Amino acid sequence: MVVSVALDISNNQCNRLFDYEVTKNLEPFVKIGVRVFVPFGSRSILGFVVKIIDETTYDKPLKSIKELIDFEPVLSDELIELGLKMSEYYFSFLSLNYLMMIPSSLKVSYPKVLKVLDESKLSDELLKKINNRKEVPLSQLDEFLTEIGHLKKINAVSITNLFKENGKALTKRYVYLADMSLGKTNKQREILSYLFELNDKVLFTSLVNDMGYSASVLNTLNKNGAIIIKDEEVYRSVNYNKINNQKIVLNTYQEDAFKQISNCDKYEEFLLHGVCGSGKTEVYLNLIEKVIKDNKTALMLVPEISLSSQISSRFKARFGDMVAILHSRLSAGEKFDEWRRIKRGEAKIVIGARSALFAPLVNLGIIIMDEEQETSYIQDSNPRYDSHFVARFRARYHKIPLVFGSATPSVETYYNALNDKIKLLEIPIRANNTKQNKSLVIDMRQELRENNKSVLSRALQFELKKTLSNNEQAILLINRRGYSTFVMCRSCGKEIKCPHCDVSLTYHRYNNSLVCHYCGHQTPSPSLCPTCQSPYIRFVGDGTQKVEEELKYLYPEARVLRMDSDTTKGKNGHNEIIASFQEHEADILLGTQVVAKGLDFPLVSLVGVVNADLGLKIPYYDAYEKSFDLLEQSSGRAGRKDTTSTVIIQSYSPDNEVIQTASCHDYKSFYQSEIKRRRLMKAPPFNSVIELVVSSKDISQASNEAISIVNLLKIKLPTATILGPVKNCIFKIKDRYHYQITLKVKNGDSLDVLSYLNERYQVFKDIYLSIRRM
DNA sequence: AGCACGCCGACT
DNA sequence: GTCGGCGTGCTC
Repeated sequence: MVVSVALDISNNQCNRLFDYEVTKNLEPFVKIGVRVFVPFGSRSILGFVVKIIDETTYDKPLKSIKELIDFEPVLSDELIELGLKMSEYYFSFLSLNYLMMIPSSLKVSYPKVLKVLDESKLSDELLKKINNRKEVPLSQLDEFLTEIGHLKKINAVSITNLFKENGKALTKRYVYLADMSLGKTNKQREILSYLFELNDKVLFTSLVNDMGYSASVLNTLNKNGAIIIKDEEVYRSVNYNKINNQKIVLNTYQEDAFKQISNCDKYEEFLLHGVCGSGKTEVYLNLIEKVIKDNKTALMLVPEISLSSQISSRFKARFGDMVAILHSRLSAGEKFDEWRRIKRGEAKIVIGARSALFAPLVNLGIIIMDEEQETSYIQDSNPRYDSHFVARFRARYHKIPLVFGSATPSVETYYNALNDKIKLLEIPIRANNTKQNKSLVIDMRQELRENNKSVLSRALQFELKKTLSNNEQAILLINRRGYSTFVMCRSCGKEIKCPHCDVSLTYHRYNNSLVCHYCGHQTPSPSLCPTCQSPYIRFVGDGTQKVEEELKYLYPEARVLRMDSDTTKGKNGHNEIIASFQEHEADILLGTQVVAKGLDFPLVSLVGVVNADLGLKIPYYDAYEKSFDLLEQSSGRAGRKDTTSTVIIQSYSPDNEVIQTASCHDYKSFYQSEIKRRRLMKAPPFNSVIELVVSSKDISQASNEAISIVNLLKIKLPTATILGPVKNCIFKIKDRYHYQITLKVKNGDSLDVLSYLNERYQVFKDIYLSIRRM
């Protein structure tokens, strides 16, 4: 038996499958998706069994699997296949895809240990430190490293990689002695007497791997009743608070959406488009209930931010212990427990952020992605993926409906809905029949002309005063996507940059230092400008502080809560602030994007967007879409109850179509103007955007290589739009020079040339190519 | 990645 | 002469 294994190594050259022989005794247990421990070069590392094959194409003799870690696969065939697809589509490392899919407790580390072979060669100090231990972690022997180097050369010690599981394995298979007298052969009696002498249960793996007994002997003994083989695991149960469940009668729109989706028994995509408060969640609850009745399981994705709040409690109220909730605030142990509850089929409903997509659910009946347009559905760091892609894979695999829900769908999803790729279901009214007021747009240029130099317009000041005197709450939003705090010299106008990278250093207040975002370079914050020695350097902040000062000055009696990266430092900082605001411990909540997302504050009657334009200026194709979404979401924060509420949008370009359509909550008009821009820009949904970055320490090598790649792309992809090569926006990172090529390809075009390039550049030492699908 | 192997400068 | 620096190449 031969298996192809994905190795736990994140490296271009090892990003492929390696074949291993399976010894006879392990054969019955090796399945797709189990973790194995394999020899690789002079080391031993973790791998995932991806394929079981008849014979290898490798021309040298194969090595054998050293140890089997799982008796039950940690990854299903489905997830193994998904990993392969993701790695092909996103040009990412296969092993990282698999590691991302399992709880961190099932990952391993490789601590090095020292074993003594010839004591007489060791120094007294070292011997004392080792203190007769058989294996000593190398990490405890820092001060002896030079000596150990010598000892290793003369074979007085050996250094080996231990293989350490971070948590408990999924199951441990144990062997118990049942009846001594049933041993028939010599081998059988040998095992039985060993068990008898030990007088304890024994790990199945130790009998097979360490003592060399074949599994078939043990199986025979088990069949004859001489021993008992049992899979055991320890696990804590997670307790949930039970909340009363209120079932709400669906209105006709909700009912229609429910019927259409629940009647679907194949892979099909739906877009549930309903304004804020239109009762989409109630539709989800009913859909999931139906799926559970049909004895299937359900996966519900929500943006990370809303998990802390209401949605999860509503689901727990309705479905109780059947719900597993996965979010980033769980400890590793808690995540592992939830994961196992899902794996064993105890939890049939999974609610979670993006990473919950990989929940080990079998027999899926529906996938729901709420607030489908949220950027948190895209994982930006390696391995990069878009939840839409993964959700589509899983829904197609299980032949089930995939439901996207949103008040402001992404342009791409809405385009697909209008073109019959996704079935559009609309809920045009709010469930409680309240109506959404038009937002008030304030022209900040006019304010300045009329000599109001404050960042707060007169209208906003007036409304704030009114809100405070009514003892109600207000939210002020600062749109600062892509901004950071950096240091600028007012004399020479230069900002302080990283000596290795071409970026401004970010100011960290807590230790008064400057840090490079890209390479981690850190330096104390200077008091003189390094370029011109002027003492007039200042911190260009994000504006929250300035607004806060202004509020304090204008309304000294108001209690202001600030929510930004500085005040949400602690693990729970963010939640605490929200809870405190909900308890009306503050009158004004001031913050960035996060305050706009999906939170429910019934006492809020005023929402002010301090600078609506900033997000529009960012040079990404989706800048308008994101701004519209933000404005629409923030206005949704006002008037969650029946009180008449006000939304004020301050802008220096009040005629911009985003500001205009968002102030009327007119998604369709926004979409119509936006889709025209996208077509002109050859942006999604009309084209896919792929970025290639070529880098080298040698500036001309990087540029030459980029040019030759562009030339190749021009031949292989004649219909594509190819931009560049241009210097990357951060040209120099860690002393390497970066050139970027942007590729806009028609959906469905063959990208074989990219796979080819990806493979070809793996062999080069000093020149890297990274391919990112946007 | 990480480890072995191998080819050059600085030292007993 | 040898130690040990890091560039190079390979791992089923």
